[in-house]
Amino acid sequence: MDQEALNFDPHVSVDCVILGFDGESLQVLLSRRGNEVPEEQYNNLKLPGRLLHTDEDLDEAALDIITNVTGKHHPLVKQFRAYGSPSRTSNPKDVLWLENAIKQKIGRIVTISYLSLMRINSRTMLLNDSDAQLWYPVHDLPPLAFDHNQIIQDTLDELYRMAGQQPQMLFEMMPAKFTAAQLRRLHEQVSGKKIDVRNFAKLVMNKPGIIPLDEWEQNVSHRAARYYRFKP
Amino acid sequence: MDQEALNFDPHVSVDCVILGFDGESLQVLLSRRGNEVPEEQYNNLKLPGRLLHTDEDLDEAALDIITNVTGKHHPLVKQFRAYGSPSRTSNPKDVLWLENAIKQKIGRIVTISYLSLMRINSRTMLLNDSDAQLWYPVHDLPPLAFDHNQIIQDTLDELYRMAGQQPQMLFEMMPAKFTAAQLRRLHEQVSGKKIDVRNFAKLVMNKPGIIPLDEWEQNVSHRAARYYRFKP
DNA sequence: CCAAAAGTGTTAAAGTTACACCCATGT
DNA sequence: ACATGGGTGTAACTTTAACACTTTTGG
Repeated sequence: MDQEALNFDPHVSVDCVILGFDGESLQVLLSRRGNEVPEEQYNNLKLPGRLLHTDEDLDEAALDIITNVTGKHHPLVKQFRAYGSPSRTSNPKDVLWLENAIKQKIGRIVTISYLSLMRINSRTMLLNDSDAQLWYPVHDLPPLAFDHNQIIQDTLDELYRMAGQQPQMLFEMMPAKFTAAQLRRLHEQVSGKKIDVRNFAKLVMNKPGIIPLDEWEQNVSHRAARYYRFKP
Repeated sequence: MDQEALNFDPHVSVDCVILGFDGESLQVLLSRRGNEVPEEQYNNLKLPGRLLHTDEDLDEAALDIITNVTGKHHPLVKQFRAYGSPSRTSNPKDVLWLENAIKQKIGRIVTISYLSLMRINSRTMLLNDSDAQLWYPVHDLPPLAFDHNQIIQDTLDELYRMAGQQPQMLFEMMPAKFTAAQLRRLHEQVSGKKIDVRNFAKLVMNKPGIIPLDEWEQNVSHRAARYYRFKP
């Protein structure tokens, strides 16, 4: 995870649920753990995160993790929830990996989870130290380390709630150019219901800030959709 | 705080923001720290809370704290947010009290805050070990220990947001019998705006679950208000 | 009889939902 | 020509907001 293990507080960690949208479905950025231990011996995929430094605030740690993963500072980061079940670090595979990575005996770790939304592009797949990051569809995840499947599920529920109040936050996940159908698919996934095409055009696509471009889809076997961009 | 100091994790604590409503204004339950140190030397008032036990889940600790304070199990408890600024335990008065109470060297403590709503009555003012609890109006608080003023303010903002979605949660705070005006005052404080009396009568007081009683206010120098009770 | 708060309906405005047809493109 | 998804407006309904007078009680 990091070199300076002595500056870690071995009781508290920060994990980031970084969500994106590829135009089709919601994706979460997962980290493949480095290869200190043969892959067969532990669950390889986890949320990007690490132990808290002893002199570091929680938000600071979350921003640092996200900056390391994406290569740039990203503003939309919201603390979501703490997880502290005594059994959350008891899976033997996880224990093995932790002790290898941290080089000290570990008890229960309380983790603080953060939600961040970002655009999916090549820069967000940078390597971070020994771990590689990749996007995975949130509704088809393999078993992850610790309680990270649970954390992602809870965070999605939170996203659904938040987006109901502030739908404009969803633009954080949209590509620079997008079609009305892509934006609608995202709204549908987040609200959990089908959205009427005409109502969507009226209520969302007409809002100021959504700017139609003189560009259209290419090579589709139906009428080409117009591209839009978003200006906050 | 507790006898078995060795079973505490000295890095993580749980604090509970317990809110009530006295018919006039929102109140928060605060704990007066025990007298191991002369009162002049530290801030006496704090949120009810303690260090996490090593084998204890976060929700478990929160429920235990609330049960100790109120003498009964209370269902509405929601984890709200974690606080971990390295400076949050640096006030000399707080350090003095902590070291006295816990009998060991303390670094930064990450605290997980919980929100709970409950009815104000005599049973919620029980003594808990060495600390006494009392209700204080949330908008007129003295300086509290650690960052507890900040935690209360953040929690109130969360309550305002939650109650906008689920107004029925506010009944947790209402006395067994209440008048329409009392319930309206609570809604006004939580929504932050004046609520029209007639609209309120129609939209809230007519809902099923709000049961008019054959009881009226006594000895008021104006038309007496009817009492209601709530049945979930 | 005066002051103070309780109680009680209607109307306009805004927002939300339901619904159907023609258009452009590739095969 | 046909299959596929893109693009467009209107009317009913629901929700929310604005608004004023009469009632009861104690002093």
